[in-house]
Amino acid sequence: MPTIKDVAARAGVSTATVSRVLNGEKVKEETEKKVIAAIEALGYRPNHIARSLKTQKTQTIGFVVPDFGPFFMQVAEVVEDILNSYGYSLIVCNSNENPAREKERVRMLVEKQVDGLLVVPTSDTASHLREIQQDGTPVVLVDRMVKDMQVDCVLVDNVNGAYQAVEHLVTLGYRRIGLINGRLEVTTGEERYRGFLRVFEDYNLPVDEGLIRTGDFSTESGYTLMKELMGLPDPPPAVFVANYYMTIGAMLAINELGLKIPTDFALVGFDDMELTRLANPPLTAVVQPLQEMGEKAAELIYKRVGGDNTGFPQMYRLKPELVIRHSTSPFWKTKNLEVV
Amino acid sequence: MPTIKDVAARAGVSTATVSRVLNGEKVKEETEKKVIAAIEALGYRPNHIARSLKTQKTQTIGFVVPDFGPFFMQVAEVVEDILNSYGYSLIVCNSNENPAREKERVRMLVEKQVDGLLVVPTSDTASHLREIQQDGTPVVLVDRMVKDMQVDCVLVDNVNGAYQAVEHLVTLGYRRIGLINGRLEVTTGEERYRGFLRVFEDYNLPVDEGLIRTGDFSTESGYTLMKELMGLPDPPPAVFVANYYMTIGAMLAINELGLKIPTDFALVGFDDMELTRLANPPLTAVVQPLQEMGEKAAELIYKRVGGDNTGFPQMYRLKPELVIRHSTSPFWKTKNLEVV
DNA sequence: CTGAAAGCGCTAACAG
DNA sequence: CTGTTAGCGCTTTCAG
Repeated sequence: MPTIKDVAARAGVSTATVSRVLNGEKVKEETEKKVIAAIEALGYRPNHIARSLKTQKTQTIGFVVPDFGPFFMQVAEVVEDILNSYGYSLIVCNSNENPAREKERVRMLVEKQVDGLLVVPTSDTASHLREIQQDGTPVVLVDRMVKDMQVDCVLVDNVNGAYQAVEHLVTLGYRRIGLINGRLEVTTGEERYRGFLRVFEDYNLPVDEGLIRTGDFSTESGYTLMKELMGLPDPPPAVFVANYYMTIGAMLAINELGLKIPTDFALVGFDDMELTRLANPPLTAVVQPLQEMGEKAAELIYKRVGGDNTGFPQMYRLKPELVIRHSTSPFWKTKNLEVV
Repeated sequence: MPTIKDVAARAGVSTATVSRVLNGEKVKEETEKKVIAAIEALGYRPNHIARSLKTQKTQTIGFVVPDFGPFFMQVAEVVEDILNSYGYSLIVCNSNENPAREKERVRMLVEKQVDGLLVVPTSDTASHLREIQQDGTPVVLVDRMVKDMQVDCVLVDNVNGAYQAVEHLVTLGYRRIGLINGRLEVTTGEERYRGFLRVFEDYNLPVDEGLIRTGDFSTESGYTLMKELMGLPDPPPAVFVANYYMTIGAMLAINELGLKIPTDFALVGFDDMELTRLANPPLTAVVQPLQEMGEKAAELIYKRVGGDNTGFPQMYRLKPELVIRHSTSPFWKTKNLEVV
């Protein structure tokens, strides 16, 4: 591999001059030509490592996600595209929905000297993130927030998303509505729970605590909890599942039990991957703006690593949308006509 | 950030000594203690960039995948785990199933000085990969191979996978079998095509070229091609879809057309994500050993970056498995009882 | 407008 | 067993 020194020698200039043309600084046009010729002749490529050592910048952003599933990978994909277009590269790491492992991954990224960090926190306390931020690495939180930290974040309005879902069910005539939710220590779990409750409040309806289940966002827990709910002496005629993987698990359980939707009961899911549309019947679901989420996150971290701190701490609240398909129908149409 | 110099000063030793304890070389126990104390007191963390500049190693592996979907992300997940356990980190990049973009991503990784490269090639010619390999960066191909290149690779026995699927259909009594396949310039497409044909050969059956469709591995093309097949004057009573995304697309089309599986016709899909099990009915499908694929790829590249070239070029051929579920039933049971 | 020279933080001979 | 020293390849004052 040729170095800047070889280029300088070949062009008959100093390394400083080569460095200048490399960085687009002003040099005499003639000199520039010579340098460029030398670069091409030698097939020279700058050494990023050396550059980083000197400039203390790596042109790299880290992104810690809780899983490599379709939801976060779709946002990662748009983040990567945008960041690439700005000359940055992205390292995506998996925290496995595990705070200890998240800490580990974050540490690794910081040691790799990423210029900025995107993270989907796995718990609501994140002192390690605060420290990193204070040490000068911009951090932006994605999809979830943490307590006690001034930090940029791009979130979805989960209260509103859950609200729409449950309100839809109420409007259809359901009163006894089950909830399968994720951990309450993470924003999305907590907010969706609040959205659920708020509907009952606003409609002045009693909430049956016995119909609420809290899992860990995984397919397995969606499966188990749905079976639990259906195993109740008096199972709810409608269920809202507040996360994608749990929705998959719940459907698995339903299929196994041989229940028919929406005849036997109504289901509202979360997120809109192939599955939701392919299910039988296609699922009514709250869909989140993944594309926009990725865009906002990418643009924001880019701005921050560029030293622009306007609006800090910035908080985006993106709007989810309820897409009504065929897994919900009016209560009176279900077979289950018991009095509520 | 404290440097090795600060540590040396504080411990009253030279930077060389500090470097030695950092790298686990032998030093007097007492000296080691002093150094460690200084490191902890200062909260010192080695600077990877500086180290990389000196050693020409980054402890990083690049992985170029054609998409961020569940199939490749599942292998990426196991690769990351294993590599992390060896002290390496992984940068996953998306080539978007596009050769030009693949080249770009590979170049970026090489410029970032990854120690090794895992790639799922998007076409069967890959001169850029050969160059990189010759320049000394180990390359291992995953899931697909290329022509004219001596290179390690971990592949699935696709001929066999497709064979099992189609043979299953033949055994059930089907003769007119449709194929929805991916691009033939990529190994998986080409091999699955061969597997399909070989069944007809072995069973001495005529193949109807009019029932074969070639798409681009995407959900959209699976959808379009399935509709095309079903729009034929005499649509095939059984179809084998040779890739995950296309399977999704095909099912979407089937649902829209209101066709019933396996009563109206039989379907064998590829890969085994949630969808396959959740579909209605659960899909008979060829399932690939993702876990093993990730393990083999990770261990192999690790071995290579460690300078161990035994067995080069190594080729793994992992065995897929046909999982029979409910989307296929004997031909005589289908409504479509025309003579073949 | 360009060159000389001093590092960025670390490792690896080479000496002692 | 430990210290001295010379870089890795690049950027960036500071002079000229």
